[in-house]
Amino acid sequence: MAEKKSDRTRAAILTAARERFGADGYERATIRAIAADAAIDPAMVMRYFGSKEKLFAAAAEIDVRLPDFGDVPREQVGEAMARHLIQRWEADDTLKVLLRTAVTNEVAAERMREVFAGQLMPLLRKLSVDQPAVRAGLVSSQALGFALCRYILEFPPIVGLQADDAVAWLGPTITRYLTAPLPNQA
Amino acid sequence: MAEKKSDRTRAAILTAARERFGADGYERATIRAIAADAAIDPAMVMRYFGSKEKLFAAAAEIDVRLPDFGDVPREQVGEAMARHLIQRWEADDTLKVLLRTAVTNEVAAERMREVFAGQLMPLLRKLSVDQPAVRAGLVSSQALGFALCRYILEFPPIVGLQADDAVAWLGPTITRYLTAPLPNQA
DNA sequence: GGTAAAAGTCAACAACCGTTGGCATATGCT
DNA sequence: AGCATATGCCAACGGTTGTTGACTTTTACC
Repeated sequence: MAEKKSDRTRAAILTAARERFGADGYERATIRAIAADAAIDPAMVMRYFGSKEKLFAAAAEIDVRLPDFGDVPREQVGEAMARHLIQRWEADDTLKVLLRTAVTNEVAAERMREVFAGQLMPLLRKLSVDQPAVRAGLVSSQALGFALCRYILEFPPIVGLQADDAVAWLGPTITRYLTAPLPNQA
Repeated sequence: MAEKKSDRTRAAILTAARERFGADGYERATIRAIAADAAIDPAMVMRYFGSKEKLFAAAAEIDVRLPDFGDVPREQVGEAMARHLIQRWEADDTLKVLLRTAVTNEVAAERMREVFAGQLMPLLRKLSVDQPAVRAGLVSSQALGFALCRYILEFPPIVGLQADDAVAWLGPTITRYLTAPLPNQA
């Protein structure tokens, strides 16, 4: 019996939590509402996760799962990265949860910075570009800005963009951030 | 007596509100805290602005004040726009208020879309580019993403960027979004 | 100076929140 | 079967929030 009863409710709580956190943000997503979605008692959420903060931490556990793009030609890394990120954003709600919350919650913002420093920067190092920190920051700024406009603020022209067109627009931008010479010396 | 007493307290409330909304977001910024900052009674905030929602609407009144860039050569519009936006973001807290709130508050998100449709798109129309909607959306995605990383999430490499370097990085991206041919036909 | 209106103060309300402890029920093991 | 334990429900607590109404003080005008 690999799947205990408690595992299923635990998973149900997590699913409901991700939906609520993703739709409403940290403050407006109430434990009571999450529990109602999962069809259990609010007290159960506390028993399983200890506190709202810890529940959020569990719901925002995230792995961007960036491939290492080792076999992609240098000039197409931007496109590949853009395509991967769009797929990743649309696969589940986790990234939406994190972005929605990071804007008003310092813990979530720190988590976001960890993802940045722990997953994107190492990749750029492997691609052996110079100044990986600044370049990773610029790539993030475009990737997060696009996600913000498309999935959170829902600007109509960006929402309406086909995934392929989005990749065609964002790819060269990212590639330039990865390869262009620095604007000036230090 | 051009300056009545009530005008001063009204202004004090607005200033405190912008600070709190900008720092904490809509939900966590309490009327009591705003009133305390303005050194008045919470009930006064209600008398002056009616409700928390209306207070926010007043605090988020915004004009991006984009010049029309009529005399700027086509290839430098991106730089000029980037420079203007950075200055605008650092001039006061209004944009921070709006972005922090728009992520979790539908009213604020709609306001953001209004700024986009009412101030940025008309400018692109004047510059007579084709497909102004998509291009304006892309410019927004980069501009907002950069602001997000620099002023809200505070990614260290982006925070550390000199304004001039930021302009040098963002300018060409924006210019490309304004001038590059569309990736494909409709 | 007296008076009506504006500006400000105070206390309280109703609602909602996260969280807790006690109690019932179901489960799984021997 | 019998019992220990895990799982679940219920009611309530303490605290915070937006908001309101009555009351007092200051201001501005004749």
